[in-house]
Amino acid sequence: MTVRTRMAPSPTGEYHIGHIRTLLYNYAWAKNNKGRFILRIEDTDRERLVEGAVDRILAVIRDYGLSYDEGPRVGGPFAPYYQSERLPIYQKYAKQLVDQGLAYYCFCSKERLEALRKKQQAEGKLPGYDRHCRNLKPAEVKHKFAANESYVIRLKIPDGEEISFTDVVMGKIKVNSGSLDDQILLKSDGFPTYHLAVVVDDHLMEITHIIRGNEWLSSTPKHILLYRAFGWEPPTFVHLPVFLDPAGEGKMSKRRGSVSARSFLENGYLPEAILNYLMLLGWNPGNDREIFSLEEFTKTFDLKNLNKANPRFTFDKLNWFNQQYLRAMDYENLAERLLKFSTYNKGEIVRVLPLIRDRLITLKEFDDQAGYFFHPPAVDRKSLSGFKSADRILEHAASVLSEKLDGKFLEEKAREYCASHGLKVGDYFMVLRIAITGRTATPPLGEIIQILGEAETIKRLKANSY
RNA sequence: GCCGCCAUCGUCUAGUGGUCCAGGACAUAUGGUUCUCAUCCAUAAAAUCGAGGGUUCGAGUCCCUCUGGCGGCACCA
Repeated sequence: MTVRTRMAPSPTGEYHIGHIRTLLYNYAWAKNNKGRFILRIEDTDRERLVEGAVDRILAVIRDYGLSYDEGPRVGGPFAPYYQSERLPIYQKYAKQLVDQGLAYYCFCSKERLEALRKKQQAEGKLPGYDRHCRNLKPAEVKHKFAANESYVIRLKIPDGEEISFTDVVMGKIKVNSGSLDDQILLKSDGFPTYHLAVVVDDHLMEITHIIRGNEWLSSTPKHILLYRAFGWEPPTFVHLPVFLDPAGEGKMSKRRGSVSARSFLENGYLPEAILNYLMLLGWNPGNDREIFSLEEFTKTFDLKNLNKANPRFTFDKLNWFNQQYLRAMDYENLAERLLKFSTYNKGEIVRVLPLIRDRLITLKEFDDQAGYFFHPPAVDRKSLSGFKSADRILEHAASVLSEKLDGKFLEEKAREYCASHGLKVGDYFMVLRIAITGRTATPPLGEIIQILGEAETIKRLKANSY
């Protein structure tokens, strides 16, 4: 059987970094098995629908270097891939369950439900639907239909039954049906709830593996019941642990900082580095290897090596991965990526990159670290005057360099000068460094002056002497 | 509150009854290289395997209890 996995985003806001991880695993598992990876848009909540969200989700998936075999734009044999375009399908299946006596029409108003919930809370009972409409007589139902009362369709949850299923990651899960509510399947606006839509679509689209976040684990028994009601074989469930925020205090969320997939890109992280970090958060190859390209990952990825515990998402390791990928990049390609983050042009960037690349953690830092190559720095006079004979050092260096603009030559002369004047070589160069770059930490000066050229170097030395 | 899940260095993790006085990576510290920073190299510190009971000749690995953490309990997904 062909392996078919899916990712089903809701266009209700920004795509989360955790979603990228789930998508990555779905993608990898499909590829690993020479299967198909499907993208389906779950836009059944009209109230939370956000304009343009689908476009942004598709764009960010592409920007991470990921793709899907079937879904929006590309189509596929099970189109449409937007749930909002599949309404008649869900309605048909919901009615089928009603006809079979496995689901029922419920005419309870939102107000009644609200009041019920309040009452239950006040009484200290666990909130839940009281099955008010579960046993309406056919005549009553007919009457309410005739009166045009709005309704939903609810699933009849059996009493006192143990529902169990095996999750690839979590193992055998058992739940008593008593802890489940008579779930709404079809909303009063004719749209399905997640539970109905996901089961129907996963079945119709022949999904073999549901790889999703752990937050879905507790609603899986409802889905199992639905599969059973329809007489369908459930797919394999794979519930991934959730990412905890850097402090480890809870699920990563918007409230706890920037977690949108887009924001990482905007902060100068390379998609391949982020992906690599994500691969290893909750999965391991069974050995000590850490660097994986997307393609290598799809070959190695195995559901067996998934972790159960919720990992903490932190930046230290991500930064390290980003550096590794940055250093592995050639200057031309890196310059291309830098364009979005820099005010300088590609030629300028490529020229200084050999000195800067290995010192970058993210793309964002380039301009800050390389600015002095392109314009004279603002030099704080006080930082220079802290050094003994700063102006004489500058004068000396200027005369040496106008003789010959060469790092080795400068160093030779600097050592001689320092030896005869009782100065430290380190101080000598620090004075030059500050005068030329305005910074105390830079690449080797000998290489910087080669790029700046004689005229500019001497100019900066003179500009900062008395 | 109820239901469910999880638990190895600060962090991500390896570890599926003996080869583990627990291995790797990140982060940290120290030293070396160096005109500074970064890189690179070396070294160090870092987990009585959440706690307590079992089972076993032998437990990080199996069982139970507790504790802690996380997730879920909508006409949201």
